[in-house]
Amino acid sequence: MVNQRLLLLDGHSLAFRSFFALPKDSFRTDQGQYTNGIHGFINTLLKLYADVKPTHVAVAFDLSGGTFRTKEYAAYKGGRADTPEEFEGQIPLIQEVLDALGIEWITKDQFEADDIIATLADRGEKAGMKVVVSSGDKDVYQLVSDAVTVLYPMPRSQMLEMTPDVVKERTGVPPELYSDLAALVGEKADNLPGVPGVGAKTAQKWIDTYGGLEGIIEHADEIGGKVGDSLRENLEQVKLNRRLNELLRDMPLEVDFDELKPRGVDREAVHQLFDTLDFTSLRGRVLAELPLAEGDSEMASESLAGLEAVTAAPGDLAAWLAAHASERLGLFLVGRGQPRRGDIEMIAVASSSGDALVADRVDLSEEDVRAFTTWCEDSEAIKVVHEAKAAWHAIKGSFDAELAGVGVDTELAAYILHPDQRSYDLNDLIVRHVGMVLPDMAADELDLGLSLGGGAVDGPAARAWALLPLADVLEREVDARGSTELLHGIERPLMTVLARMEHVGIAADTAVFDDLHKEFDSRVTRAAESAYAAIGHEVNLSSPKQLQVVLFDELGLPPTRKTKSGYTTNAEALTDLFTQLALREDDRAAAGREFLGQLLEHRDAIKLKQSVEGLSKSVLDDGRIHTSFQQTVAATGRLSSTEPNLQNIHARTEEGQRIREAFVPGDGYESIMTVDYSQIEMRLMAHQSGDAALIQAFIDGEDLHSYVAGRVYGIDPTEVSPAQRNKIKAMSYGLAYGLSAFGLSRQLRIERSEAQQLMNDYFERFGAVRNYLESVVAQARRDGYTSTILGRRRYLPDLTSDNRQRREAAERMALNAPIQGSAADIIKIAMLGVDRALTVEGLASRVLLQVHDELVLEIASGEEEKVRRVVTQQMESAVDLSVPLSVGVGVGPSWRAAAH
DNA sequence: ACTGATACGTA
DNA sequence: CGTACGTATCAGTG
Repeated sequence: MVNQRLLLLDGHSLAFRSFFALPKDSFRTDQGQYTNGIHGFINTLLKLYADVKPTHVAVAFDLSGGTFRTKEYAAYKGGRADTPEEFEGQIPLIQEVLDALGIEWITKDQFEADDIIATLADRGEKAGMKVVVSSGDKDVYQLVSDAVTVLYPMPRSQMLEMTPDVVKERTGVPPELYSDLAALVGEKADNLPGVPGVGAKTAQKWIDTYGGLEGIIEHADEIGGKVGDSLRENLEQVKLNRRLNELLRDMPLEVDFDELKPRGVDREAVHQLFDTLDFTSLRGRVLAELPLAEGDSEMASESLAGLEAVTAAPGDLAAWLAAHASERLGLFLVGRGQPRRGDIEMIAVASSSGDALVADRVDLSEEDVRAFTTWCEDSEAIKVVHEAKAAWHAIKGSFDAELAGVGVDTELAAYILHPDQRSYDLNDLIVRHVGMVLPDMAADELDLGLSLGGGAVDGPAARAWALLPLADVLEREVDARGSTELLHGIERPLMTVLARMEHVGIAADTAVFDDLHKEFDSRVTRAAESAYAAIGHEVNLSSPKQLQVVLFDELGLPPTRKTKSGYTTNAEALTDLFTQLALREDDRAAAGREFLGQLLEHRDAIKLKQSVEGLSKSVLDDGRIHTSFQQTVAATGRLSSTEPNLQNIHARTEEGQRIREAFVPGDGYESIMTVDYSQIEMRLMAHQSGDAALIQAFIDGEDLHSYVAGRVYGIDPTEVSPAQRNKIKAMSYGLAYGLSAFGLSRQLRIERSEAQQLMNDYFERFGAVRNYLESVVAQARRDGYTSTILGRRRYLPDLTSDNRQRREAAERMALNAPIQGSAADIIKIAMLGVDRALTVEGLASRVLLQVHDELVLEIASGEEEKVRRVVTQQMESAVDLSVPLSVGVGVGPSWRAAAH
């Protein structure tokens, strides 16, 4: 056993130290489980692993319940504060982690972790091993010898290495006499009282004089002074202390050293466990720094070892691409990938055989550029790319070429598999699915963000190459789930459609923005000044905190609904307050009304002003606004829009609609067309539920809300009042969001009982809807996920949560996801159909925007009728439901004018 | 410079 | 105590 190193850890002690060292609120899963002790323990383990490089490892844990020590001395380790609530459950999770890491952990009834450690240390030493013990408990000092050292955890994850000399230096006695010292001085943590008046210095002196506790007891009578009396009075306690603090070196333990050899990390188990613990950074470190289990390690080492990356000189890229023609290649770009702002700095390409080439943009010859763009545009040349849309823009911006032939966009594939994540970091995916830990790269370079440029050749090459096995793994998973059509039939081709939409942008009439800005700005100023005048001083009207002081302290208004930090000042609450004040006649009420009115006006005006400002700033030098559509953000399958968000441009108010007047056809185009699905979510509700009455209403082309209201109220649809229709409309939409009677009553400002009655009547008439909604949740709870009509899944683990609030929130998501998600599926199909049809028909008109249930198009001269026909046809026939899909079309000189 | 809270725009 | 988003601002933190 020479040259073997045995690492022994006290699991509870190390975890408990970490628990207090790390801020617990920074380490919490959304399930509410605290993980700071686990996190710290793993950190410590990794540190020890790196320092010790052990051949054998064991982690010992105490068991709850008594030990042989408590039998002898009931108060042993008594008087300790209860385990903090937040520490609960962390020890079993650490044990799960150790299982996943392939590291042995040991408990033994009636014995403490330190006894296990002492016994194993003793056996290890006798077997000729070098032993390292790590524990936060000082008792283990007694184990230190030439072969056994203790690593004592210090603040800031430092480790103090306790050799015999260090023990002597720090305690004044050699390790073998440490227990004697501790017996005299006592150990607070163990509830063992020492001899009163005897501290480390005195004890040390006695030990020096009499050679140890035995000698001291023998000569107890000779020791004079108060401390001598004290010693004699407490002799029994000291003897007891000594018996208790002696660690057992020969406890019965059936452990073979072979079992302590690390079995290697089970990668999948680590991923699963770390997923539930919300550990991210630790994952990569664990996989990189600990030995992998056999099957897993082969893959990783083989992968990285097989890579041969070359830095390209001019001409090399062209030659490389020629040599790898007709191969499926990984493509990794460094640079920027935004619409009209694409810029490549580095190109890395790799083949599955392990050939890779990294070319700096500045080193490309004309021939290289030609070869690269030809390859990019060749739809038969299959590329594997992460964030293909960003790559598309980068290539467009740098070489005016369009990326085609994307076989797999690994980001999209990952999104299909886990739509609830907010981002899909390539490194994480590779670590997770391929088990490779890649060479570092500047963080900025990873996502086609800003590049630091130069240098990091290994990073891009390794990534280009790792994309290939990653794509294989992801595709297999997508396939196994039956989502291949969703990925390759919808999302992947949609990427190109979106890239072009973003690239084209929408023309903006900046004169309109300028006029509106002036107007809104003066409204803001006027409202602010009037508001200040009403209360006699200035205040930041954009600060909810300052507003609360004015409203509830100065003006003495009644408190509104509570928020996390005070009382809400939102428009709804302010309007309520205003209404209350309208009933009062006094001067203070008048001032309050004036302030509230001006505040609401200010809110309104400043929001409009900010909108206009933001949009103005986003107009590029081509006179157009280029949003970015996020294809992998919304958990339901919707798109989202950023920089700027063109999916939330004001539409409801007159003033807001004027902003839409600034969105106009560009040069060479004559009008804007909007086409939107009519009540697509309600139609999906009818289709999915199979409710005969609802389906019939759509087939008959009735006014849906009047029809439903007629049924609910038991009257003829023509007799339904506007108020009744509105209530029913709100409820119909609310149902798809999991609306409760409480919520409905609040929204409609009606009695709870009336809201409940309304819902009862609704479900009475449309029973299939209720059955459907219930079955959706039941199915989701059973399977763990919801599905859209295209099989897009959303996983909702919280459906089985013990926490009512979380569970009910998940239930509402489960109700909504199939409806919202199916609508998203349908318009995505429609977009592909419209795009294809416009091309096939040779039309110059083009889709500019998607706003969830609406497409915005730019219409070329003379194409209006043809486009209207094509788009209507494509959108209405996107899928075949048991109800017709119907669209409304509007055309005009601006987005506003195109409304209908 | 970043983060969380608040408020508010859209479907 | 109705889903899905993005953005602006403030206020606290580093």
